[in-house]
Amino acid sequence: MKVNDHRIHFLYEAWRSGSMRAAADFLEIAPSSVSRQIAQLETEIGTALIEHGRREISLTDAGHAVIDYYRARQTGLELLEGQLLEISTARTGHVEIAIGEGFLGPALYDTLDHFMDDYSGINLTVSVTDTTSMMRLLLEDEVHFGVGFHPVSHPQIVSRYRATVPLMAIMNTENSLAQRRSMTMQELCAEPLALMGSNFRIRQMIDEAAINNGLLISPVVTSNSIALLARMALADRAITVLPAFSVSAELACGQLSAVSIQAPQLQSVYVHLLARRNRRFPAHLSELADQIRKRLLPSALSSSNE
Amino acid sequence: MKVNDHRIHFLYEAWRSGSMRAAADFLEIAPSSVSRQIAQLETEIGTALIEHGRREISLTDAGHAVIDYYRARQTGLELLEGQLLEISTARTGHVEIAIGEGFLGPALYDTLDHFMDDYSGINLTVSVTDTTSMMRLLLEDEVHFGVGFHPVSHPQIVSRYRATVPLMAIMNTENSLAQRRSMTMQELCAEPLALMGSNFRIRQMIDEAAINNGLLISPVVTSNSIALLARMALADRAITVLPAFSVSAELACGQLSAVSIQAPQLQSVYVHLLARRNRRFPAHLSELADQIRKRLLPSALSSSNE
DNA sequence: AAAATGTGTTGCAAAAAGCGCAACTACTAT
DNA sequence: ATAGTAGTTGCGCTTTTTGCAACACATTTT
Repeated sequence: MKVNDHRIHFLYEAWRSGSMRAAADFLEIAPSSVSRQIAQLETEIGTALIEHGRREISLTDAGHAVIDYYRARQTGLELLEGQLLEISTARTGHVEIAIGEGFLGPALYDTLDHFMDDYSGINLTVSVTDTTSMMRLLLEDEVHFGVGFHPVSHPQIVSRYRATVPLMAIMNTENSLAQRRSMTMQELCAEPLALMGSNFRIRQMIDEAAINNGLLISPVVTSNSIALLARMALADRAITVLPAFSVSAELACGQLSAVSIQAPQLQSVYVHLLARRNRRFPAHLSELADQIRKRLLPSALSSSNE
Repeated sequence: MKVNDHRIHFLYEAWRSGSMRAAADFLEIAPSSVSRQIAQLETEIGTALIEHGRREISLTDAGHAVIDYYRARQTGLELLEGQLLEISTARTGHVEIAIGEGFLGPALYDTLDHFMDDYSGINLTVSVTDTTSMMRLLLEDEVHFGVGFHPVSHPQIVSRYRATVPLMAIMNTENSLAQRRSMTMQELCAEPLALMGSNFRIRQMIDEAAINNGLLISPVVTSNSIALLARMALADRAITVLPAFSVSAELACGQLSAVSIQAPQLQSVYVHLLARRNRRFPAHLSELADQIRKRLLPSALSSSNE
């Protein structure tokens, strides 16, 4: 059954005003239009909606049912308008981002806190993932952007910002190497190591640096949890390799120390804000991306591609 | 804010089908139309509804809100269709009638019972009124029709059917006059009378008949309740004047007797099914009117006017 | 009872909205 | 890179809607 909303609107106004002419006046339209639209609606529905052959409008039972529907629809519409207003002022919406686990920490928490305060009502989803999962999430449009170490290049994924984040050897302050300003890959490999699994880009880069020096990495502990790796370093059972900010809290209070590693691959590690190609961010999204850039990637550069 | 339903429909189908072309195919329409309608909707609303610049359709938050609205509207529409179907098959609706009190009785009850069985779901309102109230109800379209003794003529009220219903002197079977075949107005006026109030047409006709005979009516009991009048007759405290069917039950079981009155005005009393001029009854209404005609007005004639 | 007033309705031409076709740009995949 | 398929846009055509005016009718007033 075809029910044209436009026609129901005329019927409603005619009923509300009491006569077609009054409705026509109110709608700034010719009375004939009102009459015809109502008549048309009646033939489409197949039932009389108003009591014809009278001076003024009075509805049949079917007519009452129709305007009841119309009024329900109207309230639904007002609801929609409210939602659209909220969305347009960015007071609601979805933001879904993926973050490499190395970025969990006070800086991220602060950033998210500020964002959620500014855009209360925004539904925020943060997936903490490894590199391969982030690729999948980005490619399948399940997240708006991701923050991670640059993965293998893919034509559909581009970097919006990047920042140098050297990987450091993280160890207990009591460790014999803790006071050194830097150390070599050989020295590193001689120590017991706690590293991430091979599907993390951090680990892949460490492996690469080791191979370039003809060395072999054989960590005593492998984990996908930064917290666990830090715990190993804290207990001085192993040295781990991470960006400094991943353990900034422990570094600040002097429990852990970070020592630079003499390997070009580990010095020129970039962190990227990654997104799918040709995606344009709505206002609140670019706002969040910007805040993340400022607080998590303080040395960030705009990188238009790759 | 203007939200054209037609456009939302296209948006919905595009979303459901996954692409505009698929939607266009489904709707048997050109893809360009879909694109344009969605674009138009976006400019009217003032927000992007789909993520443009992609191969396939994916909705923005605003788009999701819109199709949520559309789906709610759709269920409302299905509800409406159900209601209209019920109404068209006359399984629901309103019937409002006015009835002179003289008609309350088994015949009316039976008629209404049958009608309500045949049209279960119909909302039936029966107003029991005096003549002047019935006039008002009819004139203000508050009832569909009325059954009563013909009131003072009014240009806006016409009679659909009429039937002769002579007014009889109703008295206890034990009354000395009860075995008479008829009686005169003089004899009637000599008895203690229990009659309706002056705003009932029955009473007006009795008064008229008395005046024509140079008599004066002074009832010992006046009431607007037929039941009370019958009670007076039953107790043999008075004689009352009513149509026979008003007390058919008591007549049938021999408690009361009805005696004809020799007065032309009271012999040619008509009962009418009254309605406002130029009102056409829907199916269930004329059905009820017809049933009332057959059962309450067995000697009915079609009376096209007045 | 008849005229007057305001109602809904209908015919026809003008205006507006929607549509299809075809060419175009752009995203995605091989 | 290249082909294929998606959305978009310009233009002419069709369908729908509108306005004006005249009409038919209900209701009120005289």
